[in-house]
Amino acid sequence: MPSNAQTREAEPDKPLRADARRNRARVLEVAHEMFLAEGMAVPIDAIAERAGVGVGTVYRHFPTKEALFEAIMTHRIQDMIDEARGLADADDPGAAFFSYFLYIVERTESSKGVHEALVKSGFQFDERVGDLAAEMRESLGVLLRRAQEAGAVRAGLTASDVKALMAGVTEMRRMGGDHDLTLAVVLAGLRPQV
Amino acid sequence: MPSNAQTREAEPDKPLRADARRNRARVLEVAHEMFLAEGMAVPIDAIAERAGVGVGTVYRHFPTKEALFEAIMTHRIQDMIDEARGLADADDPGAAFFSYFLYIVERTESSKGVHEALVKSGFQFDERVGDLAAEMRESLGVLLRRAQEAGAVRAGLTASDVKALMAGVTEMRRMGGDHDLTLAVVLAGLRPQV
DNA sequence: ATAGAATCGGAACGATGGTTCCGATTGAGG
DNA sequence: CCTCAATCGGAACCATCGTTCCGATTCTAT
Repeated sequence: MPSNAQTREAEPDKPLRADARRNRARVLEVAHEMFLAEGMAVPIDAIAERAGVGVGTVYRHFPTKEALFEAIMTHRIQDMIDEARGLADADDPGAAFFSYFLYIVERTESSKGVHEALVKSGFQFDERVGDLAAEMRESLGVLLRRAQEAGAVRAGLTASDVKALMAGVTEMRRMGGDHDLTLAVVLAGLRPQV
Repeated sequence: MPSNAQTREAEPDKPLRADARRNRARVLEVAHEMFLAEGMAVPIDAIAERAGVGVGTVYRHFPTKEALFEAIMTHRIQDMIDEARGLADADDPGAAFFSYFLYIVERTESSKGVHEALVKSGFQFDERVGDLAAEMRESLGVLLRRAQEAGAVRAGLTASDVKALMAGVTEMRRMGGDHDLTLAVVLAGLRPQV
């Protein structure tokens, strides 16, 4: 029984057939777009149709809907981690921290999918993506610590707290109100208090 | 309280039969509990079973699942409005406002149902509960305005902004981190800035 | 006690959506 | 070209749920 799952993208690279590779890319592209906009609620059939393939093709590349979602969001979150690392030794630690905070919020605000990834399964990913959670917490922690030492951010806060604050801000944006104002409230609260 | 039409006929109250009244109360009780804990995701069958009745009985009292959810949440939100009105002429406007903010957050934090009611359909209820949205915004607006005039809350914020901030804080609590700390960040940001 | 109406319970229906299966199709080596 | 295994498409399967229906049951007025 040829039941080996090509879902493992980390193991031995098997050369996919040309059409298979093309379809896989197309599915990823479409799923990325739709998941970001609508979240996990998007039916697989919709993704398949929009990608011009059958559902069977989707399932040959990803064993489950959740796996597809995860494949995309993992990549997305890796970007966020990279961004944090890029700012890790900036000249102005305070500016770097707030810049990153803004980056995350903007990256997430109009994307129901990312929000779900960060809140539901994500950010503190439990199982196979546990590494990402650790990396995220660590890289964010570096930015935070430096900013605190520079006196730009209130002491006592941990990376987990900041993570929660970020999720809270994206929720605020989803709710309404003046986005700049509500963000300003949180940013002000992040500063050291008198 | 000129709202009506939860049940089928919006006619004069016809006396329900004894068992019918008992069942209706039991359904409301159970649904309240389960909706608060799990949100709209709870299947009607689960509510019926836990209430010891058939699904038919549930549907005889509430035309739709959403109607049942709404009946409960409407009541819950009415409580919140009443609380705001009770604080409307407190001696210390600043304390009243922050007290209310805290009240809402606590009322919502461990309740996926209320959160959904406030975010998804709610807070800015569209159709038949539009009145509630207006009442909420108005009663919250009074607290806010008085607190701003007393110099306890940053100027420029509107009731909608505060509403978004409340939703954001409940989201933070759902995420993790130190609840007191993240709340403190937002409360600090709400104060007038130097 | 009895009948008629109100109410009940839960099987059945229909819609949705994830996942599997398999005959048809197609790419690539010979 | 030709062949055959990889790949494809999408019908079919299954599980979940909201909602409806109707024969059975229970209440209440007489």
